[in-house]
Parts: sequence; C-alpha cells; structure tokens
Amino acid sequence: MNYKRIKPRKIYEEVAEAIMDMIKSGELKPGDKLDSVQQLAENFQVGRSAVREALSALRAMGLVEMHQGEGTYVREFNSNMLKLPVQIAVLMKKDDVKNLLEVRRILEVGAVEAAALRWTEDQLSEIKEALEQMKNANDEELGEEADFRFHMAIAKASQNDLLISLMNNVSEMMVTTMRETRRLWLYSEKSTLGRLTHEHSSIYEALEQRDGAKAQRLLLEHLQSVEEVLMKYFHEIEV
Amino acid sequence: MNYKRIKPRKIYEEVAEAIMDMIKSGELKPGDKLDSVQQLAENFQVGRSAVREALSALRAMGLVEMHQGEGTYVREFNSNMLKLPVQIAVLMKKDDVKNLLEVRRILEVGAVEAAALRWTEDQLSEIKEALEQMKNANDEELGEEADFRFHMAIAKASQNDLLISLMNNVSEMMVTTMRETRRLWLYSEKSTLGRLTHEHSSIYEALEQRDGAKAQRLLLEHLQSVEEVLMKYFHEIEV
DNA sequence: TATAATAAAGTCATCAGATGACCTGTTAAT
DNA sequence: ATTAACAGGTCATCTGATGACTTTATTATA
Repeated sequence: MNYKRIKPRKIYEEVAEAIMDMIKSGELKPGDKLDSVQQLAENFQVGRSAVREALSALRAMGLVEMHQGEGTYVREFNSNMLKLPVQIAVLMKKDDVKNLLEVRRILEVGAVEAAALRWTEDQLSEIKEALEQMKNANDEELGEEADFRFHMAIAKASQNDLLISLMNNVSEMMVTTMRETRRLWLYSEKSTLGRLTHEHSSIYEALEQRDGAKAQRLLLEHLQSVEEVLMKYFHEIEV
Repeated sequence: MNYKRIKPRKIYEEVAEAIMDMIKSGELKPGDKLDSVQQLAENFQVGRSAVREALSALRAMGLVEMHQGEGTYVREFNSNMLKLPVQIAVLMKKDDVKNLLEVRRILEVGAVEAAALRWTEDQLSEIKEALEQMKNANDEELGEEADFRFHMAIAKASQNDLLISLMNNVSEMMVTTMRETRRLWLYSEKSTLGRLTHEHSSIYEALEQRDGAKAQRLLLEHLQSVEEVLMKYFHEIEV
C-alpha cells in the first residue's frame, strides 16, 4: 500500500504564508510597516509566539526586517535578497572548495559574456577604475581589494541582479572558507600581482570591444590559473 | 561624519553561533541529537524562546531539523543543503524571470561541460534513460517529467554538489514562477516535443563522446530556443 | 521662543509557566 | 504473541510579565 504522507501544518507556517500572500497580492508593499506582533496575533487568532516564529522565518528569507522598538517592515524586493547561508561555508571540506571554485568560474564566465554585450559607460568605467587601482596598488591590501572590485564590477555590468547576487554569495563563501589564507599566497609575490593585473587588462580590453567570446576565453584562462594556485595551496595546508 | 553603527547582538544570534561552533568543532556531528530546548536554555542560561529562535534560524539555514515530540537533530552536511528561498519566486517580475532564465542557462552550460568530462556509466545511463522516456512519451505529463529528469541528470553527472544544488533551486524557482503556464505552452504541440527530444538526443551523443565543447554548444542553442519561446509566451500573458 | 531634559506610548526581545500534540518505549491485557 | 493502554520526553503554542529600544509629546530651562 502506498499512503500519501500527511504533513502536519505548523501554525507559524500558515501565518508566514498568509503574510507572504499579503505581500504577493500587493496588500503589503515594500517599505510598509506590518501591524505589531500583538495586533497580528489577534488578527490571526494565534499566540504571539506563532507570529514571532512566522516573522523569523520571513526574516530568514529576507522578506521582512524587524527593528526592536520600532516595528517590522516589508523589505524591498531585489533579486539580491537571495541569500545563501554563507556561514556554513566554514564547514566545507576540500572537495566542497573545489566545487565552489568551479561554480565561481561558471558564473563569472557567464557573467562576463553578458557584461560584454550590455555594459553601460558607467559600468565600464567602474571596471576600468578597479583596474587602474590594481595597477597602482603598491601593497597587497589594495591589490586584493581592487582585484575583488574588478570581478564584482564585471558582474554588475551583466545587469542581471540574480547573477550578481549569486556571485556575491559565492565570493563571500570563498572568502569565508579561505579567510586568512587568500591574502597570504595570492599577493605574496609582486610578480603574481603583476601577472594578475596584466590578465585583467586583457579582459578589460575585450570587454571594451564588446568581444564577448574573447572576454570569456581570457577570463576562463585567468580563473583557471588562479584556481590552480589556490588548490595547490589548499592542498598544502590541509595535509 | 561616518560612524560605524553598533549592532546590538541579539541573544538568539549568540546561541545560534554557539551551536554552530559546536557543529564546526565536531562536538556535534551530523545525525546527533541536540539537548532538549529546556536543557539548552539552562546550559546557555537563557530563556527557551531564545533557544527556539536560534534553532529556527539554524533550521532555516538547513543545519538542523526539529521533530515535534522527538527532538532536534544535526543534519547531514551536503552542499545541497544550500537552499535559496524559493518561495519568493512568486514575487518575480518579468525582468526577474529573464534573469532567472539566463542564470539557468549559464549554470547548465557550465554543468554540461563538467558532465562531459566526468560522467560515470551510471550517470550516463540515467541521462539515456530520461532521453528514452522522452522519446516514448505520448502525453505531455510524461514528456515534461522526462525533460526535467534529463536536465537534472546532466547536472548530477557534473558531480559538483554545489552546482547541482543551485540548479535545483533555480529550476524550482522557474517552476514556481511559471507554474501552470509551463505545461500549457511547451508541450502543447507534438512537434515541439519532437524537436526538444531531437535536441536532447544530440546533446546526449556529444556527452557520450565526452565532447564537452560540442555538448556545450548544442545545449546553449537548445536553451536559447527554449528561452525564446518562454519569454514570448510570458510576454503575452503578462500584458 | 528655542533648546534640552523628561515622560509617555508603542514595539520588539526575552523570560517563564502552563498546556497540548506528538513520538518512543514500556507495561498490561487479551 | 499481539494489541492496547500508559508514561516520559520533547517540540509547539499560548499567555502574562518584564526589559530594551525608538519615536513622539510634554515639560522645564535658558
């Protein structure tokens, strides 16, 4: 026999769904203040705890924000509200890091093509700015920041909020995972910084010419070499 | 002036972090049962509500699962625990859908290359199975399911859990967004189903030959044409 | 009047006790 | 041996109380 499993609906789930429906239907717009917990509990005829759990869930999803002493508000909907639980990156094993790098590469190679097609002047100059900063960087700190900015500026030029958000999350997870290590290896030698800058430079030129395929190829090579160094380093410290 | 804003640490955040540390350090392993809420509250010297909120947050992140009447358990850590808040897909506007489709395409084109390099016999035959099912499908229901299975089987063959998880999430969001609509258009005509099957077939062959570049190109074309139809349809019903 | 200090009201954050729902394992009845 | 009743543990929810915080109104002071 094959019974369909019955899932017990939790009250907070129902409340959360009800509130989400109000947002969907437009009854609640971004920026609006929700009724107080007290009030909501009365409206829904449930306890305050149920309301709080529901709001917690919505907060975890990024749909609302709660401010002590002030109230609960509906958040603006951007695709960048899509938050992966970055914190768990610390639990990653070596294989996961490998996967993470691969996903980063896939996303970024995709982003650069879109960027080549769609960049606006503002976005292009933001990329150029990051590039210049990297050229002029004379210490590792600045170099790393510029590096990061370069890649994120490309993502932005793709004008795909969802893509930007995913790359943001993935980058953050990488930083979390490699935390201290990253700076140590990648910018430890001036030669490395120089090479990276040179590669960035080529990518920028391809972008400027709106040559998506070329930008894609260059970025791919760039990321592959970076990955290689990174994984080698990661191997060393893991053993 | 630019003051760094002080963030008041919420108790539940501290508790959540403490528990997460215990997981990180290995003190708590996947499958382990946590102490009861009561017990945790005493241990941490906080109220039960704080513990519950902390556990709710961890549940939202996918780190633990709570079972009424049974207890709270640490979940197995897979990259596929990475859950995007799919429910908010319903809030998406037309632009967001476009972005969603683009991300899907980027991820999948990346996945298929990895799949070409890494597939095992089992994974290849899973893809083939989905393909066969699609060939033999004589109604839309079966065809749609087989279509979906084909694409997910490719993702699986990439052997990148993180990638699989992201594609899962993105697919789910697509389904959520387009819900009823999808079936209506894509499989409404036998000719369409035939064309899709044929394209899948070519992709499968390229995969079988481990020709990543070819598989990539074919999949890209496939997805682009699908996207085109989808967006056209979406335009119609949105206006 | 203008400003600062204070009070008040509204709200979220947290605590603690009570009750219900649910799961597991034990015991008793057939 | 099988089934039913029971007990203990645990999460789910409700409720009243208290603290913390923000905003606004009121009062005191210069």
